[in-house]
Amino acid sequence: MTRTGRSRNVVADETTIFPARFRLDQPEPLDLETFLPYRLSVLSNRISNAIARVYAKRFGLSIPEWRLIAVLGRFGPLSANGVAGRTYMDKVRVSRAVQRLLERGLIERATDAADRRRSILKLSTEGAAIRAEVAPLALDIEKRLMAVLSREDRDDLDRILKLLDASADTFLEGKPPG
Amino acid sequence: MTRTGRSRNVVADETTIFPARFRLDQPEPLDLETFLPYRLSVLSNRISNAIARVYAKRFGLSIPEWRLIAVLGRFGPLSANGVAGRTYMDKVRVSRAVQRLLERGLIERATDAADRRRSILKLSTEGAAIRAEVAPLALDIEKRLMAVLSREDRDDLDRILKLLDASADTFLEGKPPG
DNA sequence: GGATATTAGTTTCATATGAAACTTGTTGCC
DNA sequence: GGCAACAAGTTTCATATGAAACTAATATCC
Repeated sequence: MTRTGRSRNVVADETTIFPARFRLDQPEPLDLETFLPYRLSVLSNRISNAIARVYAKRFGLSIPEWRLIAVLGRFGPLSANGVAGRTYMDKVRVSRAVQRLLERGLIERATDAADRRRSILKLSTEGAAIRAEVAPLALDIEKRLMAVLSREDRDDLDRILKLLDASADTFLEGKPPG
Repeated sequence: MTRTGRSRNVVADETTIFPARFRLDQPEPLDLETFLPYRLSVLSNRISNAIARVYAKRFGLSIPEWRLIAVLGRFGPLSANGVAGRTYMDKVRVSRAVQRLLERGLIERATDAADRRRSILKLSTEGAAIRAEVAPLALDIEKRLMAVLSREDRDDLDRILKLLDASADTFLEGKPPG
């Protein structure tokens, strides 16, 4: 910010010499543009919203609803809790998505005979059909996004995200499904 | 998954035999756990929420409020639009965060004399103090997260995220601040 | 066996969100 | 100048969200 002009002071301050991230006094001054959590958040939201727009327009599905469909399609019958675990959605969100999808007939619900608190959720034929139609659209967006990455980049990214996930597990509360 | 019972049907369908990802008819069956947009979303939310908890508890700040403080601290006086551009928040969110922070005296607002529609926002002394206190906490979380990555991993991640941002620019609507 | 703690899922309630309408001010065009 | 198009912010309104309270079923402990 002090850097508007061209002529250099004789004595430059640290800020001038080092990129902000490497200053010593206040070693890391929190610049959103270099702050990983922020960068992830912005990128992630842009992408998620782009995809959400697709299935919202065509099928009137919200993000939680689509996630429920995706995960039921992939992991067969699951309890609401199972869905929550696999999607990181809290149980309230899952409950509401279930209700909506039941009303629309896109999923079916039974009660687990062994534990009658538990529900057993699965896609209906129509739900499966929607999943079969939306999935390629979502995958296409991913594909186009990733097109700028080399094979090696993709492997790196995959590996790095796994490391970050594991790192988050160790000191952020709330572990993955397991 | 279908595997709860004991007696099996004589004729198993493809789903039974092959894991979904390897079916031939539908080559990429959208598995959330390998789907980049989803992985980014989960990781990003976990991290953001962990950080948000810190400043919410200590200072009663919401995410948009903290972002406003962070960006004003880093990029000096900005209009509401300027803030929106730099944070990817829409103008409604910015407007509300501004209102809240004004009430709490954490920012100050003036009118741009050159264009009286525009506001000029900057941190108050108190706002700057809060920023100075929260920033290290946020950075510490980032630091601990990134501790599992080698120097090279970090560079790779930085480079890859930039590529993905650029890729998103080319075919998702809504470009960065500029 | 039965009181107590726990878990699955739902409902309540207060708050957050953003699209669209609106207000105020500026720019462009004649 | 004056009027149409546009931009900055705010407000409205309908919907989304999640913490906490709640209901119902199961597990644990004595």
